[in-house]
Amino acid sequence: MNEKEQSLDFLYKTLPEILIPWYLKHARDLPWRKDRVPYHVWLSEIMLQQTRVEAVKGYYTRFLKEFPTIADLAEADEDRLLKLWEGLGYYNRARNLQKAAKKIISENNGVFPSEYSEILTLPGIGEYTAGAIASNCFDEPVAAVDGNVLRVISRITESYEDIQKPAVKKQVKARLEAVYPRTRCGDFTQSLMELGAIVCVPSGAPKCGVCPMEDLCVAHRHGTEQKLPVKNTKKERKQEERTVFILRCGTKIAVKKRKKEGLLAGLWELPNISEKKTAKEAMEILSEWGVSPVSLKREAIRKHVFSHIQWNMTGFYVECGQEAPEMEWVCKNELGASIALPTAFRQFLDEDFFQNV
DNA sequence: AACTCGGGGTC
DNA sequence: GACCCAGAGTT
Repeated sequence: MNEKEQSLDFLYKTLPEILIPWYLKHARDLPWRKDRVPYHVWLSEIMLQQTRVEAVKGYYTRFLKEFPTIADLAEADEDRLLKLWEGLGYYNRARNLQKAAKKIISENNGVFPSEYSEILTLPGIGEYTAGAIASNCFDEPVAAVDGNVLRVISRITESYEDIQKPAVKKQVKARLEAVYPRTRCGDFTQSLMELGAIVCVPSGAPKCGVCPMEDLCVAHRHGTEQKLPVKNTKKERKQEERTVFILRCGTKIAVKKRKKEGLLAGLWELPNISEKKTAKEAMEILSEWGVSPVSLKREAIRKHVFSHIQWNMTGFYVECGQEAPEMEWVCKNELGASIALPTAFRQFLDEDFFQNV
């Protein structure tokens, strides 16, 4: 073992004794930390994938209130499920959640599996989430390596490896699992992520002055913590032009259900087509749809940014003479209560619009 | 290994 | 604007 590996070995071995006591003292009071019920921990971990804590809090509480048990989730109506997920994004998380719930009911007698390898087989659960559940709920010495952990480790060890490479994540996981404590496995898992969330933060300067690893962190000793972690280059977002119709017929608004696969799968949408159309072209399209006579009230330009696509939308607000057959015509109440309409479209339903509904 | 899949903070 | 977030599934 060379000098560099000895240093790494020492740093990793030190983590549990320093971070667990720090975590027990500084842990935030979060809704999903009130108990260690696998269903609760599982739900929170799914919601937290690529999603900030503050955004999740409200969704988590609402979701559990409506679906208190795995059986309730398994039996849930999909439209209702998606409505509860509306605005949270990555909607396949919700479908996979229910798929897994059904699997647990049918194949495991409703009992959440207690072993890392079994947990990993559930839809929507990858290595990170399986590790988080296994260590937190079943005290198994399994690491949960997320963006927080990779950032913390890359700084403590001053590693300039690209943390987006799977090999890097794999090695960090193995090294962590070599030093997992015999008890309090969940606290150790949480301590690494908590440090990343509230001290070794992702944006802005890390709060090294209050970090329990301050004296040991190699990046901090070298003043390089702001350069880490290293991530691969970004790819450009595809630009898509769309024309969106905000159609009213009396007090009803036209919506359509999206396809079962792909972007915003299974959610609702305002009628829309690809390409940017002029008002004249747009009115011609509407006559083909059978909503005539039409009266164009106003236009609006809106933009929506997804992870890999940007929609540049032209919206036409139109009063229609009849309800076209190929779509659903719903009232304002339904739009709020039962129709899961993504943010991209909800932008068009501004105050002016609702005053006239 | 590269893509797909949301939405909102933060700088 | 650009980046990032308690990632997973598909190709």
